[in-house]
Amino acid sequence: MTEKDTAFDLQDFLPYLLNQSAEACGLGFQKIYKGRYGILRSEWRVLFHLGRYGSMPAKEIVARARTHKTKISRAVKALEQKRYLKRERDDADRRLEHLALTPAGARVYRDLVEEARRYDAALLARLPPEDAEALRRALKALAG
Amino acid sequence: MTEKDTAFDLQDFLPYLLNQSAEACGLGFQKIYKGRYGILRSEWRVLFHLGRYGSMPAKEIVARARTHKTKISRAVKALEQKRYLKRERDDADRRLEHLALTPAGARVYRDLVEEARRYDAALLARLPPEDAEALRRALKALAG
DNA sequence: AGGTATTGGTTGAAAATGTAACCAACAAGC
DNA sequence: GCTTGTTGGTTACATTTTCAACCAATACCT
Repeated sequence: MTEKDTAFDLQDFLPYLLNQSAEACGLGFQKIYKGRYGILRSEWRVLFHLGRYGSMPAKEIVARARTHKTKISRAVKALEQKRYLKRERDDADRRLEHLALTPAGARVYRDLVEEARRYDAALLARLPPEDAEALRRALKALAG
Repeated sequence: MTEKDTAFDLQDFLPYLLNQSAEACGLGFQKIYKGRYGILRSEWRVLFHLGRYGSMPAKEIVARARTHKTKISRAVKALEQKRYLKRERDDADRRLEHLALTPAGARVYRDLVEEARRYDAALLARLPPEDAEALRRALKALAG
């Protein structure tokens, strides 16, 4: 079989590139929340959604974060055990539980948002501004 | 505590965006190699490196793909069991084993590279060309 | 030569993820 | 009412990933 005109390099394969940079960027921030509060990425996400948008049922976090409900379920349990969130049954529909951060959880949220801002800025500083702009657009388009 | 002037949205947090789009893009291609050959992402990577760059020891795949050696070790074992690669001890340094694709493995490689090209093209088609260019640059800078 | 350190690679246990089955509460149809 | 279907959420099990310990071969040092 003959080689194609343009050899296919992994460095040009978008899913690979995305994965590599997502991992590289994610790891640095993970060190912060994991090292400081011993929480997982899924827990950080739940924490963030509740901190940013206020109390909501788990199903809404599932929809917003586009992750599987088991992941959320376990993250919620873990955060509850760490006393960062509390659940409250809805009286009208007793299947629903409204999740909300405790004061301790809110403090963690605020601290991590601070860090996230800093971290994000540091990442962006590595790019020319017009690339940063295009990057955001492209990622949103690809995230579908 | 007062709100910051600019509310921090997850959609603006680069690690989150990267992760979301990496997952979205990765999943589509995963269906192909997993569905067609029953291989994992780590196995596809090993397969790719060997198919693209020829025989090499595991440690070099580790270095190139920037993954942990246990992951590679297990991927190699799985590919060997599927008869897609064979190992050969180096006579000079008997710790090393040179990995190479079997003819069957090479066929899988060629098929998947075909698919990868197509898949990549389809992804890029969703972006304006100048964004695609900037995206690649940015991702490479961030993967650093 | 001998002793120690390093390297290439494997293995086992613990942690995390994905898949599917499950349960209770509600909704819809009759 | 009763049956069926759906929804919100959890649990159990298999698959993957991670972490640390491990082993054998080589390199280094005296």
